[in-house]
Amino acid sequence: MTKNSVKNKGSDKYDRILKAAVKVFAENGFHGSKVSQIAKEADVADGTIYLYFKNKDDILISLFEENMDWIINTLEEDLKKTEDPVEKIRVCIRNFYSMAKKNRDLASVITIELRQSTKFMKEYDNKQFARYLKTIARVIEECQKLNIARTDISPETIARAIFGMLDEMTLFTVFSPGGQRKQNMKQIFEEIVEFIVRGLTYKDPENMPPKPEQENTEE
Amino acid sequence: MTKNSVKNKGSDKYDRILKAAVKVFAENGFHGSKVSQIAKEADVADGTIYLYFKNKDDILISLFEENMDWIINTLEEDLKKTEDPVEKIRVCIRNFYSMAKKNRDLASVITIELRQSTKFMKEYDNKQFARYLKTIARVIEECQKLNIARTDISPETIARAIFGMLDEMTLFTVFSPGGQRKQNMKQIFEEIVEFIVRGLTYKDPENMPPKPEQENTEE
Amino acid sequence: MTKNSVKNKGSDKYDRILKAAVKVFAENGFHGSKVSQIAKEADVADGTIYLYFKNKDDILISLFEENMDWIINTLEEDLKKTEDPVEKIRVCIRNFYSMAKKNRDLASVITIELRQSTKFMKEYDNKQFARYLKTIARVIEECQKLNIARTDISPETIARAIFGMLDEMTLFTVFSPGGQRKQNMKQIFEEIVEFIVRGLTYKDPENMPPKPEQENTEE
Amino acid sequence: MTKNSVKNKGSDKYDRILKAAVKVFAENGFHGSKVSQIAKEADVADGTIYLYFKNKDDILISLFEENMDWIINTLEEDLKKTEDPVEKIRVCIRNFYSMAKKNRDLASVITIELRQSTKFMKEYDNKQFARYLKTIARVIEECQKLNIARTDISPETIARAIFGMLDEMTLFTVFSPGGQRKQNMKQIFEEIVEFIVRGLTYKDPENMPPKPEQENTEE
DNA sequence: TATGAATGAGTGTTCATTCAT
DNA sequence: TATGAATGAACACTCATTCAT
Repeated sequence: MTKNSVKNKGSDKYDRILKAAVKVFAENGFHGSKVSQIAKEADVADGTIYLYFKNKDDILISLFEENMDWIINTLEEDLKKTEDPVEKIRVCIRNFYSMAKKNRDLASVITIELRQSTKFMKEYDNKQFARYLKTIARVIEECQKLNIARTDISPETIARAIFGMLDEMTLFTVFSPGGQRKQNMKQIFEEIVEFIVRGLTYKDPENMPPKPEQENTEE
Repeated sequence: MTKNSVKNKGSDKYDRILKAAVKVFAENGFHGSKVSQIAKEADVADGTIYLYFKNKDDILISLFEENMDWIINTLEEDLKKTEDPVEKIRVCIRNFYSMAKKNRDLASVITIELRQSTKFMKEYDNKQFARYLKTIARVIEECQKLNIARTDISPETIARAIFGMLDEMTLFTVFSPGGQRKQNMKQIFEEIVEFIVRGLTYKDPENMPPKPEQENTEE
Repeated sequence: MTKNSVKNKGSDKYDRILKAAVKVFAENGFHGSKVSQIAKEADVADGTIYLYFKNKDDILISLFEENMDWIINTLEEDLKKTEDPVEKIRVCIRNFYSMAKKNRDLASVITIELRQSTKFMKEYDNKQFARYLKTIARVIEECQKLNIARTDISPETIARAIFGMLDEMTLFTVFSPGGQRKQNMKQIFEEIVEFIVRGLTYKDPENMPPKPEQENTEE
Repeated sequence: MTKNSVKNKGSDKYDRILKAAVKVFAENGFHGSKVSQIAKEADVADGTIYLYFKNKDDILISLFEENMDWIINTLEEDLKKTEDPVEKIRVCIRNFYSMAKKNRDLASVITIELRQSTKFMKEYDNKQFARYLKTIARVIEECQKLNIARTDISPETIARAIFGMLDEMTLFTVFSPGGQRKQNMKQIFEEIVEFIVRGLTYKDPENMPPKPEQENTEE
């Protein structure tokens, strides 16, 4: 992102290949994709790919690292825009939704392919993903410190649980077979926002969901 | 010899192959597994597998169908044991945990491989999974009808969100690289139980988490 | 044909398998046919076939031997019915046509599969086929001895050439893709009859083609 | 390097593979031949074959098309060399013999394998073969128009019958088990030439067989 | 750097044949 | 004799990767 000095990161072809890979992987899955397809989509020769990536696995890893970098940066930018700790929780979720909506192929790859390969779970350490979770965990932690959020769950566990929900909701909304639910994707994520916030926070008036009168109907 | 001794679902070899497949898939992933490995593990000839399954995909699908059937049945049994609607939510979660703990290989395959293959997400309708979600959704719905749970989220969305969490927590606890967290797996799931219950229910005293004084000790 | 004492030749199942094989081979070719298909068609178990035949090749060989036996016997019967040496040539050809018409599957197998397998041309001596050719050759030889037929070609060569024509005409008429020519199959064979007879014999008035006046109409 | 150097019909490897295939198919038959054998014979890698041919069937089809093209062209060249219509018939036969003699492997493949595969008889239209027959038929037709040949058989039927004879004679002479007859192959074909010519033509003095005194006894 | 023809190891699947019953 | 489940050798084809240009 910054230097683009290291060998060929940031080069035109490097980016084109990665972009092509996102598309091809999203369409066919990692194992269903051929390196030659990616080459064709990127409009480079097959062999050229091996000038920029060690092997097919490396394309997926790089794709993931590069994009997680961007996702995390975006999330951190968004988090700076508000001071409200609870609102920050909402920001995390909406940011994920926003990313998934803008770039379905990318969401698809991260959601589906990431989990798959044994390589990823065993050999590849996946520090970027840890960093992403840490960012969310810090938001939770802040709430806990301010006595706004429950402290009986570790922030890491919550962060992971939230990611699990978002991940699944993305599958649910973005990749539902008939695509029928795509229209209410935003609404579903908003529902999830409140589900999570409520699960986490105390019942301070300020953390109440938008329509307090609804809550008055509670028994 | 008798009825379902040959070429049947209940056949000895059918079961052995499926059991072997769970193990081999869990270890190597679907694409990393060779049919001959499964045959060897099941102690049958390669060709024998094709007497019981159409192809490699069919092994995975059958494995999934057979086990989901068992999982759903177990869950429904467990749900009958309590009348308390909120407790039923807890039962859903603990049941999942229980299954994952007892059969890590199976949990691994369901959690990791299910999501992967294009076949599964696009061609394979996966009615069993829908049935599983429906069972959870019905529990939520019951809570909503009794005015115990929030009605501003659809039961289906919640069921899916819960599944996402459980799925991710399983990866988190069962397959964490160092396996360091395995000991507190139960504890983590219990934390998730309360997170979910709290996110769903109204703050009635009776629905309060078991030890309210704990909350006073926080921070 | 006579004894049916030898082990199992002539047994019900032996015949059923052979009959089934003719049908299955005709439909799918030798290599395209599965032993299990033949078993099914013959309504016996796969393993039963190996009680009557050494292997798949042996089915084809037996099929050929048995049927050639019948074909040759029929031909010899037919030849006895006439004294006229030239008419005997016609009988050979019409007999072939008759067989092909009555039993297209058999004709198909003899015509197509016989030629194919290296096994047949190299290892399998094919004495029956030699006997069939010999029968025809003897007819030619007789004509030559009576000074009716040209003597500048060996009877064996002529027999083989005639068989080649008949074989090809069978393919032409019986298995022509659209099957369009099936109706004039008889006519085509009659044309061939005269072509052959004329090629062989001296132009005695009695061997002239049926309608000499037709020739006058030629330009 | 230049135009048709790579992945083209005229490419070095394309030709080598086809040449190798002729040899391997001739030796083992289509079904008895392994793609890897062809690759080895052509001195290319197994995979290379699939850069030039769609599959194993395609090798056989291509082999046939390419060579029929050459055979037909050669035949047409030869036919131009004479004006005599009857001599043209002889040219057709001698051309076939010549080809079979020069390239026994090719003759073997065309003669034996062509007939075999269901693919060839049913799916593969085989326009080249039709073109070959048509060329012969046109020669016959010309004779008929000039009132030299009998008109009571269609040129197509005759062409096919001639092909059948030549095909069978090739098997007879080129592939006879002991190979004993190879020496008189030429003689046998010459005998066939006269058999055919005589079967077709009228008794013009110029078309008389070698021994005129015999012919004087005719009619 | 860039190319893309060439490579060849690797594997799902078939099916003739066997053999315990 | 008869069965048909079990066997396992065999093979066409794919595709990630390389390397001469």
